Amino acid sequence: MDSVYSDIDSNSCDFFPHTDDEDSRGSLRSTSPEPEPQQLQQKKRRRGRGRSEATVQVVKKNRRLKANDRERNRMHNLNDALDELRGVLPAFPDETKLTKIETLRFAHNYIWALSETIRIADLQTGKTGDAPLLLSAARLGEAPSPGSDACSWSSSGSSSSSSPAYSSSSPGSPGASEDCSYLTQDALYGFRSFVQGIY
DNA sequence: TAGGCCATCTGGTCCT
DNA sequence: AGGACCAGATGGCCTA
Repeated sequence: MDSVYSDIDSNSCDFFPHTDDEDSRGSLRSTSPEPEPQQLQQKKRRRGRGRSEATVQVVKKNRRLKANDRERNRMHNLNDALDELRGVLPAFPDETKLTKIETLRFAHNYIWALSETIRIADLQTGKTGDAPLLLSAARLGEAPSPGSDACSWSSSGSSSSSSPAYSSSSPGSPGASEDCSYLTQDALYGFRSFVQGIY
């Protein structure tokens, strides 16, 4: 993080690279000794009418640094959210971390696959009106942990349903089947291949 | 070495 | 006025 702040310092220098700033800073530094009586009088005259040029530059710089800090925090929050999203997506232990765009697209297709699972199961059980516990939980946002149970999500996609928006070709489903028992580790591989194949 | 990904800085715009 | 959000620019790191 030290480098970050050293960057800030170096960039802040670049941010006011012109003679105005250098002059103002120079004047600020040069004022560290006792100001000349004339300068003192000018300062007194300026008081109440607004800030000196040097002060304006300092205020601007401080504002910029604060804005940079806020922006950094904002991006960190965004990255934290992405990490949380990665955490609920199925992944293999030895798999490299998904990039940001991969995470978003995978999540999109993952949601789509879960929706399809529910829809297909509804077709199978809808007549009775008794949805399986899994589906009820999924509707309540309590879907089982993706990594713990391969059956909690499906790579199956119905040809009649809309496909993930990011798929350049019809998802087809890597082994389309309406049988939920199909959901296995192979399905996980198939779905991941599918998701990664559409980038 | 080129290309991809990322973090950060920056200025503009919109909102409160 | 100040903060949030956004998009462009830039430079560093990593990998094929």
